[in-house]
Amino acid sequence: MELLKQNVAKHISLLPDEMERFCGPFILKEVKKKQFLLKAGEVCRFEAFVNKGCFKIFYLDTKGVEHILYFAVEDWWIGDIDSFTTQTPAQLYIEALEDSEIFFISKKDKEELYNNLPKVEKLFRIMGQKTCVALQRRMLSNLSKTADERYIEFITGYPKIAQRLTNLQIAAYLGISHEFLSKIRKKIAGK
Amino acid sequence: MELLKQNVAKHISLLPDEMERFCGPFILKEVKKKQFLLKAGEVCRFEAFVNKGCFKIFYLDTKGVEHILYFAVEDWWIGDIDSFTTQTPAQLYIEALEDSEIFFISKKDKEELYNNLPKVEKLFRIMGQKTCVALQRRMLSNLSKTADERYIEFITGYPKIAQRLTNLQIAAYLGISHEFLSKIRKKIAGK
DNA sequence: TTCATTTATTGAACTTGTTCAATTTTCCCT
DNA sequence: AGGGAAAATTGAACAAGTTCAATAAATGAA
Repeated sequence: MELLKQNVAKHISLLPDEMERFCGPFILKEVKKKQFLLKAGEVCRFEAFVNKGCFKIFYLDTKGVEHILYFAVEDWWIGDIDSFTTQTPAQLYIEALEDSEIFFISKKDKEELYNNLPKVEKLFRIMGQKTCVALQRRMLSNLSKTADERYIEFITGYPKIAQRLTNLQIAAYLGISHEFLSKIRKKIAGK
Repeated sequence: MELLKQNVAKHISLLPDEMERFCGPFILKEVKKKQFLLKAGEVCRFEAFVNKGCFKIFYLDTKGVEHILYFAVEDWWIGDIDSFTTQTPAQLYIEALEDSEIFFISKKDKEELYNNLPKVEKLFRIMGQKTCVALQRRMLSNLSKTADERYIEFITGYPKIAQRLTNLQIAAYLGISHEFLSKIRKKIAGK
């Protein structure tokens, strides 16, 4: 559980005893490639920390087109915060893109952590702030930049993640067709 | 400070004494129309609760085009969470669209609240979650819907706010030119 | 290794949204 | 109430991105 502990320590400082109590309710799970952790319509009763592997968190629109909200690799958290907090049916899918390992925590156990270990409130308050910042930046990037610029921003900002993804997946994240992404790549390569 | 107290009570329950201690550091400020609370380049040293009026929180891109991240009316919070938490120069502007009233709290006072009143961690943890949910929904809406659909979604989802805004502002929020918004409105009207 | 499936590329026609410029309408301001 | 500025509308030409269809390349399972 070293990676999880390091992740927590980035945001708050816990005593050794507190860290053990924090880690207690997390369960290691293996998730095979193409396996779903969540499908739209289900209620999300968990959150998880990615210890190994890669996931996509996406939305299927009314025409069946996939739109990727984010990719989660090692050291990222996954879950549908909307469904999880309100316990209503999810609109999102979470699918493993590689054979992966996660530390899984149930809604119930997470609530107990909040009650028993007050610093956990601070931890998730800070993590929530960082998520907001990331979403805001992505929103502004989508509002103000062309597809070419967003593609370059993505592959230079997250080169290691980009390498692990197909262009279909990157296009679904950037909000463009994969054919158009292919043309962008050609244009860039010719420079 | 009734509106602020009601807003807090929506998320957590505080004893009367705690509520008073929470409200203590907030200062009522009047903000005239067209006045800026924050400009890009400045460090955001405050957060505020809108008691009356309306604000736009926006980004100016490299070409000088304005992109609106959100509008804040009565019962909303404002601030640049990115600049505020990291104390680095803001990329955002916050400008009053009407004569307004806010309850203002400094970075320093907010940190003291976190230390002296542990429930405040929970309050802002929950508010952060809701902000994430809203940003996620907007992101997915922008990825999956046409400008027409987003316009209808906005004016039906926030009819009271929409009434108070110009079409220039709505276009800058939807991520389209105001000329195109004008054409969308014409098309819709002719139904 | 092979065969089937998925992914990537390309071109042509099309749709969505932009830009620029001109005109009209609305809104302030004193 | 009048005049000036900002906002809204409209049209025409243009650019960005999509769709469809066909082909090539890469991947993966038996």
